Amino acid sequence: MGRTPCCDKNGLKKGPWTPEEDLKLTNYIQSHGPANWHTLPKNAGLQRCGKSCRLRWTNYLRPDIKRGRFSFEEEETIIQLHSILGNKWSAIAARLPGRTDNEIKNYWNTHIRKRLLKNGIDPVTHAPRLDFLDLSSILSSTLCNQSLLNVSNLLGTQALLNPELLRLAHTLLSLKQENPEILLQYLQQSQLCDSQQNLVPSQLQPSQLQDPIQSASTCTTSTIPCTSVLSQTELMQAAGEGFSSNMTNFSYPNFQENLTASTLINAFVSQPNYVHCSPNPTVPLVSENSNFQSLGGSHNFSFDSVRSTPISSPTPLNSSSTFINSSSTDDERESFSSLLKFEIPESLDINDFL
DNA sequence: AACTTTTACAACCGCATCATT
DNA sequence: AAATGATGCGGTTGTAAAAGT
Repeated sequence: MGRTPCCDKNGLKKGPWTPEEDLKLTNYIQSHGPANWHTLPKNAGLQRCGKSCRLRWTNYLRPDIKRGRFSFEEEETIIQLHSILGNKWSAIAARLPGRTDNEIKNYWNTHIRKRLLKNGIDPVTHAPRLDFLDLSSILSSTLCNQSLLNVSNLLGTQALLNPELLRLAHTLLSLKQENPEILLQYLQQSQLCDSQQNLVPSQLQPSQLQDPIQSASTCTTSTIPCTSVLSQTELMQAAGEGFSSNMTNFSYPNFQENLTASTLINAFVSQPNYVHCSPNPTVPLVSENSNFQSLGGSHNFSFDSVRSTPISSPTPLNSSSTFINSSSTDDERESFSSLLKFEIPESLDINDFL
């Protein structure tokens, strides 16, 4: 079945394409179509292998390729799709008209990946990663300024998209109320240990953290998904392609079984971009697309947990309105993320989510 | 201004898959 | 069924440009 690479043949040019070569290739394909890459270079008068010609055409010369910076919506779409599909660049590219898999792959590796890492998100699993953050500075700041962790403030400034994180917020809040010394002790230990992952004080058991839903209504500040870059249908479709091989990528730690202080704190402090914003604070918190179901594990997989990717766009992909124009910088995007938040109405029963 | 380092991206390579013989 | 060829895909590399010293 094996075959020798076509580029091994002698006399074939490699490396960057010249304008003349581009012109030859473009002219040939425009008059003959992009068929039979094997014979194309010879017919077009190019000293290139067919593979090289195909790549040049599909990644650069194709007339329908959209050049230039990725828009905010495109970037969000990539992140969301990557959380579902993984490194299936061609599948991702299929949902981004005008963008090639190579371009998306490069953009991921040079921009998005770094930004996720910077924000404490594992670019592979899309889960929070404690070891990517300077946890000590965050925690010390919190401890210095307040006697106890102010969960409400955290929720307000680092708004949460993920219902699972909302659950975490609730749990942490409950812990704060019921066992403040334990929480404080853990925070202090975490500070000392400087962002080492999986550090969990022995006295802090999951049973202590799992809790009491009755105080949930006291948690009145948060964010919840209200819009999405991709429609649920689109994501479902994408999920269908990636589910089998990437199921583990979807889930945050199983909170029912594996809830630890580490994951709690981790989720809290490393979610600066898990923001779902609405330009209109009065927008109902639970959209019709929201689907807060049991979070117990993959069997009870909720689609919104899949959608819980960093910084979701306030506008749908196909929306004619653009919330942030494509020239926005990374910094602008990040600062934007922290600007918009809204309150959960008192009447909203958070228990429904949990 | 010169040099070094970092960034961005085009292009290559090897493997997988599918179609054809 | 096996061999071969064509194409697609994802990881990696090479290099020009930009940024930093």
